[in-house]
Amino acid sequence: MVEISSDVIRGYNDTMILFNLLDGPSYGYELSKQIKNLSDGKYVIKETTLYSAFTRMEKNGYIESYVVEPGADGSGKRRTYYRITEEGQKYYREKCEEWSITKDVVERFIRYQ
Amino acid sequence: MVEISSDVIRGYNDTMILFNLLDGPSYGYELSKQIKNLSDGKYVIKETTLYSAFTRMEKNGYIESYVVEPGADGSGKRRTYYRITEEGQKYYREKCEEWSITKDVVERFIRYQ
DNA sequence: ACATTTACTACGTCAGACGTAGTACGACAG
DNA sequence: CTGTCGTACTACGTCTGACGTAGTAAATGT
Repeated sequence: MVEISSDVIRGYNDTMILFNLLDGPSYGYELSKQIKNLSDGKYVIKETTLYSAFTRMEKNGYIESYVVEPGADGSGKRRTYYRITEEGQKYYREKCEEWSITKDVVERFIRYQ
Repeated sequence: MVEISSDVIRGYNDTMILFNLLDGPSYGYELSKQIKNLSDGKYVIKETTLYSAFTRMEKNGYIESYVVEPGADGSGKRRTYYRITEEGQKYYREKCEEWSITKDVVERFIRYQ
């Protein structure tokens, strides 16, 4: 049986980032805007949270980074891009499963008025 | 606009406890069993998490405690009961609203396969 | 030319979850 | 009548992830 973890958004920031990387590599600034847009501005990830998530996830093997120098693709500034790995995709799928269980559990403790 | 917080279960442990207190006062051991049962064993709150939540919530004015001596109600052991306050009910309702938003936001980053 | 946006890095703090441990009493079985 | 299990906690310490503050520096807009 899947055990739900104790953290949700705290544990779902990584999932949100990985979701955006499923469609191709991206970098900090772009990801933060994607997350903001996809949530209609309801969730704005803090820069420090985002960049520390990168470090953690790269250490865990969920993402890989590579640097793109300015001019190389018409962009203005040197950027660090992140690409999701096989491990990262596996982790993402697990988190999706965990989410559906977590959601159902929390829902039982919610009394909508 | 309601801003979603950064913690969910981490921020919903208190909500789960308060939910169980809506129907009347309870105490640690009983609450932990209620949470376990209501979640079909999928979520088992740790004792330390539970008791530190009590301390925090009493400090915040969401709950009030009173001691029931053994024998007074046929129970075996001295227990500390917790009762939800008006403030606690307000907080619970806010958390329920926040949850529905949080859930919708997270859902946008979940790709069920 | 100056402000703003882009694209980060460094450092420190804090709250909440949780591991480990210990206490102590009651119930119950052998 | 004794040892084990269940009940009902308290104390203390650690860890993680979020996030505040700050700073750098180049590109871009006005």
